[in-house]
Amino acid sequence: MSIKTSLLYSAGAVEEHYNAGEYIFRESSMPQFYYQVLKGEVKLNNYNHDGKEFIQNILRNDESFGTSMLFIHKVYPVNAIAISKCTIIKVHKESFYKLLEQQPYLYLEVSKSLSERLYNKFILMRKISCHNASERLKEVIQLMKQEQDNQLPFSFVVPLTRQQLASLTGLCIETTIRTIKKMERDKILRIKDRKILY
DNA sequence: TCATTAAAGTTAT
DNA sequence: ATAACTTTAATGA
Repeated sequence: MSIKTSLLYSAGAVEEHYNAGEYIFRESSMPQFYYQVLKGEVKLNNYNHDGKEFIQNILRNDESFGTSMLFIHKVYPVNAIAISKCTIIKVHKESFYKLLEQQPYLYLEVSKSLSERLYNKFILMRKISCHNASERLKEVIQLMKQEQDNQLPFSFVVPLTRQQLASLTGLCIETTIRTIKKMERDKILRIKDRKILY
């Protein structure tokens, strides 16, 4: 889901530019804005005590983020960090509320999008908590593929590095690499120029 | 089965 | 050039 940028601008949205690695918001801070990605990629993540990263989600082209925390008075449970050089658009919470009041159909859109995210999270959790490496990776890749129109086998070029795949599944990178290779041998996916096709 | 460590090769900035 | 990412191999829980 994405909200038309013209609507967001009319609600007082501002554009911001970030370089790779820069924080857009931090874990434990108070949500104040509705965010949407205009260009580039953003990740939502956590770091555990020994610095290992766990990626919760990766957002790109027109996807919103941080929205699920916007309607409750709680601090962010994740960081939002730019993966690449990116442009985001943000609207202050109060203006966003007003926009939803003026455009009630947007409420439905936002609800749908939140439901979708929640649904995918459940599916992912089910696999990640009780399946082997291959299953975990397959699920993450499959969920991403579902967002594209072409569902033919091997038509989806996974837009993630091995490292990101590892951080999304909670596996170490070496296991991720070995498992991806095994999955290629098992004809679950293909590898072309290091890119994963599913 | 998977994590960790180390070492070396490859790609991106 | 330097950092970030990828790969392989050995070892151990």
